[in-house]
Amino acid sequence: MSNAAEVLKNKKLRITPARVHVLDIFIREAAALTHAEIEKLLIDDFDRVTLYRTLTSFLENGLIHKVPDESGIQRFAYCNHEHHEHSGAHSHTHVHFFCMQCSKTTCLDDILIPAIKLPEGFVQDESVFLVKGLCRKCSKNKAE
Amino acid sequence: MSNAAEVLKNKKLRITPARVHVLDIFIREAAALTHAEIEKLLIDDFDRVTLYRTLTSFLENGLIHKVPDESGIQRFAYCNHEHHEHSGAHSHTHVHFFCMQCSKTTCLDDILIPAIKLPEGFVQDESVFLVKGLCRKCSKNKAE
DNA sequence: GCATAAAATGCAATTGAGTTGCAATTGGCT
DNA sequence: AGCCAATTGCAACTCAATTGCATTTTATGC
Ligand SMILES: [Mn+2]
Ligand SMILES: [Mn+2]
Ligand SMILES: [Zn+2]
Ligand SMILES: [Zn+2]
Repeated sequence: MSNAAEVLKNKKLRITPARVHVLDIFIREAAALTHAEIEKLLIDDFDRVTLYRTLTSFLENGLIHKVPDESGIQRFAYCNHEHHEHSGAHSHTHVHFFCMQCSKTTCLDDILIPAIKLPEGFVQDESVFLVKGLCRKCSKNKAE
Repeated sequence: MSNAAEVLKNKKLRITPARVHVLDIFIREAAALTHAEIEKLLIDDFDRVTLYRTLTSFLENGLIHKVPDESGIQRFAYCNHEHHEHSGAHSHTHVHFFCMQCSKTTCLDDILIPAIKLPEGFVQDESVFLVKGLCRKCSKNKAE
């Protein structure tokens, strides 16, 4: 049984070809992906709607999380639990990075969103922090 | 000459009914607005495309700035220069706040986005910080 | 292995945000 | 008033995402 199938089983999700393939892609790719990007990476083609519903199901079951995207389209990344094992509950409060050169968005799982002081009366819940700039690869290429 | 018309003149933008009305709305409302919200607030109705082009023109001329929105639709707010007068150049690096109760998004012009330490090799440019929670009004109502 | 019920999928149609080309209108000038 | 460039309105289009419904597939118990 594949790694992806294993993960699905643990979450009590039915193991279907679409789910296994999509989850495989998420685990393999390090970056945050859009619907269209996943569609291109899929060998077999499933209906677009199936992919949308697969993403919704993964989201609801905590297998992936939403990643901020300025262009207005949905972007998702695999929930990497390795980075949070000590705390038990998995948190999604890490910073995300968008590379203006290669357009890849990555989870900076180790960089937590800093707390800030809000004006009197405001009550803080979650927050979203997206940093734009050059990723490691692209800043290296530029330096050469 | 209205306040809005004055602002347009200073920016060397042609003073048209559409622009005056839209800019009026931005100045009057404190919150960040979407295309659809502005359309509802307009008394006279202009073509949707005109409104899109008005927003683009305001954006290019620094009258408004983009505001992060999790739902994926464009949101804009008036550039409040009062808060940055000392520095001369206007910066857009303030934190934005989304109220989960009333769904209003506001600029926290005084709260600047904190600097963070990125992993080795990453080069930082702009960033986006959206805090979710309860606004002053809604947290007060809840307390009663 | 096979029947069964529930869950997942495919397909067609629809919504909603945003864009583009082009002809008609209007605003800022002299 | 009259000119020209900028702005507007309209129609058509793209692209992401959603919904209803009929069909297929999965997990489970026999
Ligand atoms: Mn996560
Ligand atoms: Mn601003
Ligand atoms: Zn890059
Ligand atoms: Zn509120």
